[in-house]
Amino acid sequence: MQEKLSSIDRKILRLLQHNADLSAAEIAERVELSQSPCWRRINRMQEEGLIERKVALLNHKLLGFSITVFVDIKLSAHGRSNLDEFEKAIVGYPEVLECHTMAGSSDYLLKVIAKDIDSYERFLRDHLLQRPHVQEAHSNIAMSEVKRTTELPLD
Amino acid sequence: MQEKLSSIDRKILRLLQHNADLSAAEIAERVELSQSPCWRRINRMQEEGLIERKVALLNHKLLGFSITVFVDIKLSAHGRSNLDEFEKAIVGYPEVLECHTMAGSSDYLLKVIAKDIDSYERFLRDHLLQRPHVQEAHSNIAMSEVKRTTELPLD
DNA sequence: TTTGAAACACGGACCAA
DNA sequence: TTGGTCCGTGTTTCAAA
Repeated sequence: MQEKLSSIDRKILRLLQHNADLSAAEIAERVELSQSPCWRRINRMQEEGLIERKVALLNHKLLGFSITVFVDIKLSAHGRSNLDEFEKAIVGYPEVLECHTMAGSSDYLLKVIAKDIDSYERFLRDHLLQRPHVQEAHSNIAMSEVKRTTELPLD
Repeated sequence: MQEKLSSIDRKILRLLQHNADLSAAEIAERVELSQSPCWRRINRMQEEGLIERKVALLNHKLLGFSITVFVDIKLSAHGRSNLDEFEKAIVGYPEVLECHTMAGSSDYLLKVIAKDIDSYERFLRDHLLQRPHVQEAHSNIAMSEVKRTTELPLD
Protein backbone atom coordinates (compact mmCIF):
# COMPACT_ATOMS: atom_id res chain seq x y z
CA MET A 1 0.00 0.00 0.00
CA GLN A 2 2.76 2.40 0.85
CA GLU A 3 4.53 4.19 -1.94
CA LYS A 4 8.20 4.90 -2.11
CA LEU A 5 8.20 8.63 -2.66
CA SER A 6 11.20 10.65 -3.66
CA SER A 7 11.90 13.66 -1.52
CA ILE A 8 11.06 15.89 -4.46
CA ASP A 9 7.65 14.26 -4.82
CA ARG A 10 7.04 14.77 -1.15
CA LYS A 11 7.93 18.43 -1.45
CA ILE A 12 5.54 18.81 -4.35
CA LEU A 13 2.74 17.15 -2.41
CA ARG A 14 3.42 19.30 0.60
CA LEU A 15 3.09 22.43 -1.50
CA LEU A 16 -0.03 21.29 -3.31
CA GLN A 17 -1.93 20.13 -0.29
CA HIS A 18 -1.34 23.56 1.18
CA ASN A 19 -2.22 25.56 -1.90
CA ALA A 20 -3.57 23.97 -5.03
CA ASP A 21 -3.44 27.25 -6.94
CA LEU A 22 0.30 27.02 -7.35
CA SER A 23 1.22 26.66 -10.99
CA ALA A 24 3.58 23.98 -12.18
CA ALA A 25 6.11 26.72 -12.77
CA GLU A 26 5.94 28.05 -9.23
CA ILE A 27 6.27 24.59 -7.79
CA ALA A 28 9.17 23.86 -10.08
CA GLU A 29 10.97 26.91 -8.76
CA ARG A 30 10.41 25.96 -5.14
CA VAL A 31 11.60 22.38 -5.57
CA GLU A 32 14.51 23.37 -7.80
CA LEU A 33 13.41 21.58 -10.88
CA SER A 34 12.46 22.94 -14.21
CA GLN A 35 8.95 23.33 -15.39
CA SER A 36 8.33 20.27 -17.53
CA PRO A 37 9.72 17.53 -15.34
CA CYS A 38 7.89 19.06 -12.44
CA TRP A 39 4.68 19.11 -14.39
CA ARG A 40 5.19 15.45 -15.36
CA ARG A 41 5.62 14.45 -11.73
CA ILE A 42 2.44 16.21 -10.70
CA ASN A 43 0.61 14.54 -13.53
CA ARG A 44 1.94 11.13 -12.66
CA MET A 45 0.91 11.51 -9.04
CA GLN A 46 -2.58 12.48 -10.14
CA GLU A 47 -2.84 9.42 -12.35
CA GLU A 48 -1.57 7.15 -9.62
CA GLY A 49 -4.29 8.51 -7.39
CA LEU A 50 -1.84 9.90 -4.86
CA ILE A 51 -3.42 13.27 -5.52
CA GLU A 52 -7.09 12.42 -5.28
CA ARG A 53 -8.52 15.75 -6.31
CA LYS A 54 -8.31 19.47 -5.88
CA VAL A 55 -11.09 21.19 -4.04
CA ALA A 56 -12.05 24.59 -2.71
CA LEU A 57 -12.49 24.72 1.05
CA LEU A 58 -15.33 26.98 2.11
CA ASN A 59 -15.77 28.94 5.28
CA HIS A 60 -18.26 27.11 7.53
CA LYS A 61 -19.13 30.11 9.64
CA LEU A 62 -19.79 32.50 6.78
CA LEU A 63 -22.09 29.93 5.25
CA GLY A 64 -24.02 29.60 8.46
CA PHE A 65 -22.84 26.20 9.66
CA SER A 66 -22.40 26.86 13.30
CA ILE A 67 -22.13 23.36 14.71
CA THR A 68 -20.33 20.15 14.00
CA VAL A 69 -21.57 17.02 15.71
CA PHE A 70 -19.72 13.76 16.21
CA VAL A 71 -22.24 10.96 16.48
CA ASP A 72 -21.43 7.51 17.87
CA ILE A 73 -23.72 4.94 16.36
CA LYS A 74 -24.38 1.44 17.56
CA LEU A 75 -26.34 -1.00 15.45
CA SER A 76 -28.36 -3.92 16.72
CA ALA A 77 -26.83 -7.37 16.35
CA HIS A 78 -29.10 -7.97 13.43
CA GLY A 79 -28.15 -4.73 11.74
CA ARG A 80 -24.52 -5.60 11.97
CA SER A 81 -25.00 -8.46 9.55
CA ASN A 82 -26.30 -6.01 7.01
CA LEU A 83 -24.01 -3.03 7.10
CA ASP A 84 -24.24 -2.19 3.45
CA GLU A 85 -27.70 -0.81 3.65
CA PHE A 86 -26.73 1.52 6.48
CA GLU A 87 -23.53 2.65 4.80
CA LYS A 88 -25.21 3.39 1.50
CA ALA A 89 -27.75 5.59 3.23
CA ILE A 90 -25.03 7.42 5.14
CA VAL A 91 -23.01 8.18 2.05
CA GLY A 92 -26.09 9.78 0.56
CA TYR A 93 -26.63 12.35 3.32
CA PRO A 94 -24.84 15.57 2.40
CA GLU A 95 -24.79 16.73 6.02
CA VAL A 96 -22.61 13.74 6.92
CA LEU A 97 -19.08 14.79 6.06
CA GLU A 98 -17.35 11.72 7.41
CA CYS A 99 -18.24 8.23 8.48
CA HIS A 100 -15.74 5.84 10.04
CA THR A 101 -16.12 2.30 11.24
CA MET A 102 -14.73 2.04 14.73
CA ALA A 103 -12.81 -0.44 16.81
CA GLY A 104 -14.31 -0.60 20.26
CA SER A 105 -17.73 0.06 21.65
CA SER A 106 -19.38 1.95 18.79
CA ASP A 107 -19.89 0.71 15.29
CA TYR A 108 -19.67 4.05 13.50
CA LEU A 109 -18.49 7.56 14.13
CA LEU A 110 -20.14 10.20 11.99
CA LYS A 111 -19.14 13.80 11.58
CA VAL A 112 -22.21 15.84 10.80
CA ILE A 113 -22.45 19.52 10.04
CA ALA A 114 -25.52 21.67 10.61
CA LYS A 115 -26.64 25.27 10.70
CA ASP A 116 -27.89 25.09 14.26
CA ILE A 117 -28.96 22.69 16.95
CA ASP A 118 -32.53 22.60 15.75
CA SER A 119 -31.67 21.60 12.24
CA TYR A 120 -29.28 18.99 13.59
CA GLU A 121 -32.00 17.53 15.76
CA ARG A 122 -34.32 17.38 12.83
CA PHE A 123 -31.71 15.50 10.84
CA LEU A 124 -31.12 13.11 13.72
CA ARG A 125 -34.78 12.45 14.39
CA ASP A 126 -36.10 12.39 10.84
CA HIS A 127 -33.22 10.68 9.11
CA LEU A 128 -30.51 9.04 11.17
CA LEU A 129 -32.78 7.50 13.78
CA GLN A 130 -35.15 6.35 11.07
CA ARG A 131 -32.57 3.96 9.66
CA PRO A 132 -33.44 0.42 10.64
CA HIS A 133 -31.19 -1.33 13.20
CA VAL A 134 -29.82 1.85 14.76
CA GLN A 135 -29.73 0.96 18.43
CA GLU A 136 -27.97 3.92 19.96
CA ALA A 137 -26.82 7.34 18.79
CA HIS A 138 -24.78 9.61 21.03
CA SER A 139 -24.30 13.14 19.81
CA ASN A 140 -21.19 15.02 20.85
CA ILE A 141 -21.48 18.64 19.94
CA ALA A 142 -18.42 20.62 18.92
CA MET A 143 -18.64 24.25 19.83
CA SER A 144 -15.58 25.78 18.31
CA GLU A 145 -12.75 24.78 16.10
CA VAL A 146 -9.20 25.03 17.35
CA LYS A 147 -7.68 23.45 14.28
CA ARG A 148 -8.88 22.14 10.95
CA THR A 149 -6.64 21.03 8.12
CA THR A 150 -6.63 18.49 5.34
CA GLU A 151 -2.85 18.42 5.14
CA LEU A 152 -1.21 15.09 5.86
CA PRO A 153 2.12 15.08 7.68
CA LEU A 154 4.67 14.22 5.00
CA ASP A 155 7.96 14.10 6.78
CA MET B 1 -22.58 35.63 10.19
CA GLN B 2 -24.67 34.14 7.50
CA GLU B 3 -24.35 35.50 4.00
CA LYS B 4 -27.16 36.06 1.59
CA LEU B 5 -26.00 34.07 -1.39
CA SER B 6 -27.55 34.22 -4.79
CA SER B 7 -28.42 30.92 -6.34
CA ILE B 8 -25.70 31.45 -8.94
CA ASP B 9 -23.10 31.93 -6.23
CA ARG B 10 -24.24 28.75 -4.55
CA LYS B 11 -23.92 26.85 -7.80
CA ILE B 12 -20.41 28.17 -8.28
CA LEU B 13 -19.42 27.15 -4.77
CA ARG B 14 -20.92 23.73 -5.23
CA LEU B 15 -18.85 23.21 -8.35
CA LEU B 16 -15.64 24.53 -6.86
CA GLN B 17 -15.81 22.59 -3.64
CA HIS B 18 -16.17 19.47 -5.73
CA ASN B 19 -13.45 20.25 -8.24
CA ALA B 20 -11.17 23.23 -7.92
CA ASP B 21 -9.54 22.58 -11.28
CA LEU B 22 -12.53 23.95 -13.14
CA SER B 23 -11.61 27.11 -14.99
CA ALA B 24 -13.70 30.23 -14.74
CA ALA B 25 -14.85 29.52 -18.28
CA GLU B 26 -16.04 26.01 -17.52
CA ILE B 27 -17.89 27.19 -14.47
CA ALA B 28 -19.41 30.04 -16.44
CA GLU B 29 -20.78 27.56 -18.93
CA ARG B 30 -22.32 25.36 -16.27
CA VAL B 31 -24.00 28.24 -14.45
CA GLU B 32 -25.13 29.91 -17.67
CA LEU B 33 -23.13 33.03 -17.31
CA SER B 34 -20.36 34.35 -19.39
CA GLN B 35 -16.74 34.22 -18.47
CA SER B 36 -15.99 37.61 -16.94
CA PRO B 37 -18.94 38.04 -14.65
CA CYS B 38 -18.41 34.51 -13.45
CA TRP B 39 -14.77 35.21 -12.83
CA ARG B 40 -15.68 38.32 -10.90
CA ARG B 41 -18.03 36.41 -8.63
CA ILE B 42 -15.41 33.80 -7.86
CA ASN B 43 -12.94 36.51 -7.08
CA ARG B 44 -15.34 38.33 -4.84
CA MET B 45 -16.10 35.18 -2.89
CA GLN B 46 -12.41 34.58 -2.40
CA GLU B 47 -11.89 38.09 -1.11
CA GLU B 48 -14.83 37.81 1.23
CA GLY B 49 -13.28 34.65 2.62
CA LEU B 50 -16.21 32.48 1.60
CA ILE B 51 -13.72 30.45 -0.38
CA GLU B 52 -10.95 29.93 2.14
CA ARG B 53 -8.43 28.24 -0.09
CA LYS B 54 -7.88 25.59 -2.69
CA VAL B 55 -6.05 22.45 -1.73
CA ALA B 56 -5.07 19.09 -3.12
CA LEU B 57 -6.51 16.15 -1.22
CA LEU B 58 -4.10 13.25 -0.99
CA ASN B 59 -4.83 9.56 -0.70
CA HIS B 60 -4.26 8.46 2.90
CA LYS B 61 -3.85 4.81 2.13
CA LEU B 62 -1.34 5.21 -0.65
CA LEU B 63 0.74 7.40 1.62
CA GLY B 64 0.69 4.79 4.35
CA PHE B 65 -1.66 6.39 6.82
CA SER B 66 -3.67 3.42 7.90
CA ILE B 67 -5.40 4.70 11.00
CA THR B 68 -7.31 7.70 12.14
CA VAL B 69 -7.85 8.16 15.85
CA PHE B 70 -10.42 10.33 17.57
CA VAL B 71 -9.12 11.33 20.96
CA ASP B 72 -11.30 12.72 23.75
CA ILE B 73 -9.26 14.93 26.01
CA LYS B 74 -10.12 16.15 29.47
CA LEU B 75 -8.01 18.76 31.18
CA SER B 76 -7.63 19.24 34.90
CA ALA B 77 -9.56 22.09 36.50
CA HIS B 78 -6.38 24.06 36.63
CA GLY B 79 -5.58 23.44 32.99
CA ARG B 80 -8.97 24.73 31.96
CA SER B 81 -8.05 28.18 33.14
CA ASN B 82 -5.13 28.15 30.77
CA LEU B 83 -6.39 26.70 27.52
CA ASP B 84 -4.22 28.76 25.27
CA GLU B 85 -1.08 26.91 26.05
CA PHE B 86 -2.69 23.58 25.24
CA GLU B 87 -4.32 24.83 22.06
CA LYS B 88 -1.12 26.38 20.74
CA ALA B 89 0.71 23.10 21.20
CA ILE B 90 -2.08 21.18 19.45
CA VAL B 91 -2.09 23.44 16.44
CA GLY B 92 1.61 22.76 16.05
CA TYR B 93 1.33 18.98 15.76
CA PRO B 94 1.04 18.01 12.09
CA GLU B 95 -0.49 14.64 12.96
CA VAL B 96 -3.48 16.43 14.52
CA LEU B 97 -5.77 17.24 11.62
CA GLU B 98 -8.62 18.62 13.69
CA CYS B 99 -9.23 19.87 17.18
CA HIS B 100 -12.66 20.85 18.46
CA THR B 101 -13.78 22.16 21.80
CA MET B 102 -16.71 20.12 22.99
CA ALA B 103 -19.94 20.66 24.85
CA GLY B 104 -20.38 17.88 27.39
CA SER B 105 -18.02 15.64 29.21
CA SER B 106 -14.80 16.11 27.25
CA ASP B 107 -12.95 19.31 26.72
CA TYR B 108 -11.47 18.54 23.33
CA LEU B 109 -11.94 16.12 20.50
CA LEU B 110 -8.87 15.58 18.35
CA LYS B 111 -8.65 13.83 15.02
CA VAL B 112 -5.21 12.35 14.65
CA ILE B 113 -3.76 10.48 11.72
CA ALA B 114 -0.95 7.94 11.90
CA LYS B 115 0.81 5.28 9.86
CA ASP B 116 0.06 2.51 12.30
CA ILE B 117 -0.91 1.82 15.88
CA ASP B 118 2.66 1.90 17.09
CA SER B 119 3.41 5.30 15.72
CA TYR B 120 0.12 6.57 17.12
CA GLU B 121 0.99 5.27 20.56
CA ARG B 122 4.35 6.94 20.38
CA PHE B 123 2.67 10.22 19.53
CA LEU B 124 0.20 9.80 22.36
CA ARG B 125 2.79 8.86 24.96
CA ASP B 126 5.62 11.16 23.93
CA HIS B 127 3.65 14.22 22.95
CA LEU B 128 -0.02 14.43 23.82
CA LEU B 129 0.24 12.97 27.29
CA GLN B 130 3.28 15.11 27.99
CA ARG B 131 1.23 18.28 27.80
CA PRO B 132 0.63 19.64 31.27
CA HIS B 133 -2.91 19.43 32.69
CA VAL B 134 -4.08 16.60 30.47
CA GLN B 135 -6.17 14.53 32.84
CA GLU B 136 -7.69 11.94 30.56
CA ALA B 137 -7.25 10.87 26.97
CA HIS B 138 -9.52 8.28 25.39
CA SER B 139 -8.47 7.01 21.98
CA ASN B 140 -11.16 5.80 19.61
CA ILE B 141 -9.60 4.08 16.65
CA ALA B 142 -11.20 4.27 13.24
CA MET B 143 -10.57 1.23 11.12
CA SER B 144 -12.03 2.09 7.79
CA GLU B 145 -13.56 5.02 6.09
CA VAL B 146 -17.10 4.81 4.78
CA LYS B 147 -17.27 8.44 3.72
CA ARG B 148 -14.96 11.41 3.65
CA THR B 149 -15.73 14.72 2.02
CA THR B 150 -15.00 18.39 2.53
CA GLU B 151 -18.10 19.49 0.64
CA LEU B 152 -20.64 21.46 2.62
CA PRO B 153 -24.31 20.93 1.88
CA LEU B 154 -25.38 24.05 -0.04
CA ASP B 155 -29.04 23.56 -0.74
C1' DT C 1 16.61 19.15 -19.63
C1' DT C 2 15.66 22.90 -22.65
C1' DT C 3 13.07 25.10 -26.25
C1' DG C 4 9.15 26.49 -28.50
C1' DA C 5 4.52 26.51 -30.50
C1' DA C 6 -0.44 26.06 -30.03
C1' DA C 7 -4.14 26.20 -26.96
C1' DC C 8 -6.03 28.07 -23.23
C1' DA C 9 -6.99 30.90 -19.02
C1' DC C 10 -6.82 35.27 -16.75
C1' DG C 11 -8.18 39.67 -15.92
C1' DG C 12 -8.55 44.30 -17.61
C1' DA C 13 -11.20 48.02 -20.52
C1' DC C 14 -15.35 49.08 -22.05
C1' DC C 15 -20.37 48.83 -23.29
C1' DA C 16 -25.46 47.55 -22.59
C1' DA C 17 -29.34 46.64 -19.93
C1' DT D 1 -25.52 46.94 -10.24
C1' DT D 2 -25.03 42.84 -13.05
C1' DG D 3 -24.09 40.85 -17.38
C1' DG D 4 -21.61 40.70 -22.02
C1' DT D 5 -17.73 41.20 -25.63
C1' DC D 6 -13.19 41.84 -26.88
C1' DC D 7 -8.39 41.36 -26.42
C1' DG D 8 -3.41 41.59 -24.65
C1' DT D 9 -0.64 38.99 -21.58
C1' DG D 10 0.86 35.06 -19.32
C1' DT D 11 0.45 30.09 -18.37
C1' DT D 12 -0.15 25.24 -19.54
C1' DT D 13 0.63 21.40 -22.09
C1' DC D 14 3.23 18.58 -24.80
C1' DA D 15 6.29 17.38 -28.88
C1' DA D 16 10.73 17.63 -30.76
C1' DA D 17 15.49 18.10 -30.19
